[in-house]
Amino acid sequence: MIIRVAPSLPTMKTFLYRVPEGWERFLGRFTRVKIHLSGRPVTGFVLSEENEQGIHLKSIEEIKGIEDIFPLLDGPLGELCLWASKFYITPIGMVLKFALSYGLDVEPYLRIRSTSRDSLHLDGALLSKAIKENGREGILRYFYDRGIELIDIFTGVSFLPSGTSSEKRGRNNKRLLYISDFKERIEFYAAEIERRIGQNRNCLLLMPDYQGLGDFFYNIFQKRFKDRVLWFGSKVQKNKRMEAYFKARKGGYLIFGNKSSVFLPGMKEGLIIVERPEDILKNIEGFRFDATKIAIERSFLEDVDVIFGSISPPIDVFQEGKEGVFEMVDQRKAHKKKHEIIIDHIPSGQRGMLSKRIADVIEEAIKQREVIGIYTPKKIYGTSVRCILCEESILCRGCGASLSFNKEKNVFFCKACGIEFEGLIKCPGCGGELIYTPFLGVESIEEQLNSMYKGTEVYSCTGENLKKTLKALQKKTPDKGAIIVGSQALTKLCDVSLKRLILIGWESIPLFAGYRAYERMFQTLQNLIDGTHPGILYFFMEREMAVDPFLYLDLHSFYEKELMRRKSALFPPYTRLFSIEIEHPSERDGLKKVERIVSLIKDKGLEDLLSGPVKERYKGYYRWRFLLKGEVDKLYDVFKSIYDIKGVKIEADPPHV
DNA sequence: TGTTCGTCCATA
DNA sequence: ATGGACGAACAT
Repeated sequence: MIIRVAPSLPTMKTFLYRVPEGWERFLGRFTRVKIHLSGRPVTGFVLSEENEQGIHLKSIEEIKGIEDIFPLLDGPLGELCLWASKFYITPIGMVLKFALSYGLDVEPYLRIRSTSRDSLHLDGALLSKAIKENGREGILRYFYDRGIELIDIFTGVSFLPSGTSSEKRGRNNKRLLYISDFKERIEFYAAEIERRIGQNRNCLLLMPDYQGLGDFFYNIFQKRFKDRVLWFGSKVQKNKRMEAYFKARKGGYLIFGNKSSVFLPGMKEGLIIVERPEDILKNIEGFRFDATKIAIERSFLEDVDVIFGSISPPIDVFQEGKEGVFEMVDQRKAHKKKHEIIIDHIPSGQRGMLSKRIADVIEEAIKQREVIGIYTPKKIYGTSVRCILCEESILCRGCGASLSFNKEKNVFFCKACGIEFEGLIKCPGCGGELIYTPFLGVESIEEQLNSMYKGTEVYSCTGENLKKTLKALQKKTPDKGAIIVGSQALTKLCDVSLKRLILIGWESIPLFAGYRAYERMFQTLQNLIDGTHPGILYFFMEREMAVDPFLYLDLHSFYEKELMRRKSALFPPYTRLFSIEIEHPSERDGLKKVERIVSLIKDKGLEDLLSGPVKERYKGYYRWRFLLKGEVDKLYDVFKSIYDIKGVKIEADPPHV
């Protein structure tokens, strides 16, 4: 038998191998096999059986071994991986490797139960040990001849392929977008979870597992569902994770996980909850994907319901709600409560410090012993490069940090990611002269507060210290006033009540958030309000009425307007975006590569979808970046043909362009 | 003409 | 991913 195998390597190529006599029945779609490629051992996945007649290759090697008893990703989950491979232009071998990564090593957790007389000598042995002693082939033969069963050590349940190929598919599943405040969401989830657990079904709760937010949620539900709650994060100890893996197969649990757990098996008739889908981070190791997209697709391929809960959902999910892919329920209560809103600006002479008017507000709050918050999108104090005419900051396209200037080389560069921007001597927006001004960040505000208001408690809240801050806030003396200063991490506060919330420079988010800028502004504001329900909201902007905050307070009108803007400029959700990055140390050779790629795109008649390239310097390298707008079906062949070119990176749905 | 270093290429 | 082929740049 000849099989096609996808190696778990970053290549779109697949390879043919011969299967040793007698092994045929041990192999199915996506069985992991050991192969040799360029004479070196590599793990691959069986894709299909090939017709031996049509094959003229003289040098087909045999596979070197079988790595699992049966395919660990099968049925609808296998379909999901195939879909993701295409949707994200990632070789199927890489997707499968990633999707399995959490539960790769099942054999040390399985015990053999003999079910026939001639396998009695294996009874009770650990599978990994038995394989070491008897060879894998022998054990496989017992398993496929029904001489043994495999029992995991946590549940006592028989370990079998989970795929239930094509019985009930997801067309009738529930996909619900639940728009509501934090407290409502928790109650709603709890009710859904309770019902499912009662029916011995699983719930998977996906959330951004960073900055201590995961622990916060875990504690809430752990109190309620006790030993029915399992942690499946990457930080969890290996045997704890394996315990969750096997218990999930049994059913009746609430499993907490981050983005990689969307591929967890055992979710049949279960529920996937995505809390704050707008904050779910994209995975970056090897296989880049957005877990919310995978969750949605999973509900189409498998018998699984999906609930997205948020106060400010991703705009593409809102759009899907309008199209009927999602049922949309709006249960917000708190937004009907009116906040007082005060809009002001910071005079240009007072930009590097807390302006007089901001200080007035703070002093009033201190006098009243209030707990108040200050939000600023910038973490650190620094000097920004600005344009003298339009006053826009010049920021790094890659990471959004403000640019620094190297006088000797006459080049702007980003300290954070090393990109140099050539020929930038005038403002890219309006052509004005560039000047330098200090800006306010969490650090500098904290410093100034500490020196201006000695004796007042000041807490800083950034990505790095959120966990500590949350703990400190719990211990804080209740009737004493305090000031919490924070960046984006301030949106992670869930049950803090603030009398006043001061936003400094909130309107400058667009400078580094690309086409999703307004959406991010909206989501930041809404999550801040949801987490801290302030009595008075202050907007201190760098220019008078730079933005009208009232446009960002009504969910429906904001999304309608933003969708119209996206539609007319052709941006997601009305098209998909892809970036192609070409990196090369020499400019001449790099340009050759760029031309090669452009001509490949032109050959397919797709040049209309192409924009760029934009040239950048990056740590001594030259880098070119293209953007392509269009659907995968149209673009897949081109992507496949350029994927294997060295130094070329394709990114699907790049977040800030 | 030999040596070293870095880029390209194919993997069954 | 990665080892070997290949070719440019350098030294002898």
